[in-house]
Amino acid sequence: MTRWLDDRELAAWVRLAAVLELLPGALEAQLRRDSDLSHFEYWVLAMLSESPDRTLRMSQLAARTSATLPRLSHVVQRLEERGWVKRFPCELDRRATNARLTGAGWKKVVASAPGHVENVRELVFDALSEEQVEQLTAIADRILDALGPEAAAQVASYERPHAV
Amino acid sequence: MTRWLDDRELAAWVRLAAVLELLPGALEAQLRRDSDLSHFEYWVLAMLSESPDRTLRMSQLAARTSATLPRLSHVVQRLEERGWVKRFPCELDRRATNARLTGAGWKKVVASAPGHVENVRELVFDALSEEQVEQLTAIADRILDALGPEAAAQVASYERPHAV
DNA sequence: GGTGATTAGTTGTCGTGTCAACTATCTGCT
DNA sequence: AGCAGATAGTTGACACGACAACTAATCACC
Repeated sequence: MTRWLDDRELAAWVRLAAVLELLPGALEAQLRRDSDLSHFEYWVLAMLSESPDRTLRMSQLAARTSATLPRLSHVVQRLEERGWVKRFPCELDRRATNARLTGAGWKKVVASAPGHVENVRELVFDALSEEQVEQLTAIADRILDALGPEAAAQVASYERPHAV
Repeated sequence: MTRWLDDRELAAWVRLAAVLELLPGALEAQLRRDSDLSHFEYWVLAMLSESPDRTLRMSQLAARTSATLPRLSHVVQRLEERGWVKRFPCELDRRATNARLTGAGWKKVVASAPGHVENVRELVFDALSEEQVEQLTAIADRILDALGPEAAAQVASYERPHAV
């Protein structure tokens, strides 16, 4: 009773699977080489840099980066040790922790962003036509819907960004 | 001088990044839950199951799964311990190692495939129109080209498959 | 035909993510 | 008020992938 994939679907799937396997590694490699950051660490710094007061609660930061709280906690700990982020308890809810980008952290983001954007451009957008960019947006939206409300919500929460 | 992303590109990028982050985890979760396999382990078994004599040299298997040889070596070791794969030296080139799917390994693939395909269908293809499937194929091809010859070669090596 | 270079694969170490357990705080109900 | 349960976050143990070092076999060439 299995609905197997037909030839066209299979062709698409093989290519998508390859992109899923290889593109993250390529993004990772550039950031690691040029900025000594993982892709995830970069996103964390970037999200903070765009937030009011460059500050966000851990749980909000986790939602915006699609990460679990334990993962984020470990990563922020390392970023704090490197002097780019500072954590401090929230006044209003003393269970909560705020994470704020330091001056050095801001400089780090500013220094890292151009190379990263250039890489994204080379690997993705330079090869695509304008129509394909629109198609990609629509396709990714459909997949995110299928992945569930959290996935869609994450994108929605990021509708007014200032940098990648 | 940085060529920043414009609004449309940014919209596409945010969504693609979210898919890259979330889709692998979702595929992983279903296989882990229903078959106690990682996505990568599944691919290894699936590639072997489609090969002549259900046998492949380690280096060929690595190429077909976009993996490094050390990674594959570790994974095949575990699969061997679980009784699904057997390794034996190649007669023609005694540096080389062959990996062959066992009877139990074949049964494992047959048992795991329907659930996995169903999951891929639900998460990706059920949400897409026929045109979008074609568009996705073209877009992924462009990105794979940008990722370099190895990426494109991997897909090319998989042009006549029998199952996902 | 032997020596240097290359190729195939394995092993060990380290960084990072996941999961489960735990602490601390807050909320709701009686 | 006081206690049950939910929520925010941290911590520690374990699993997996990346990378480097290593062994073994083959090729190339004088």
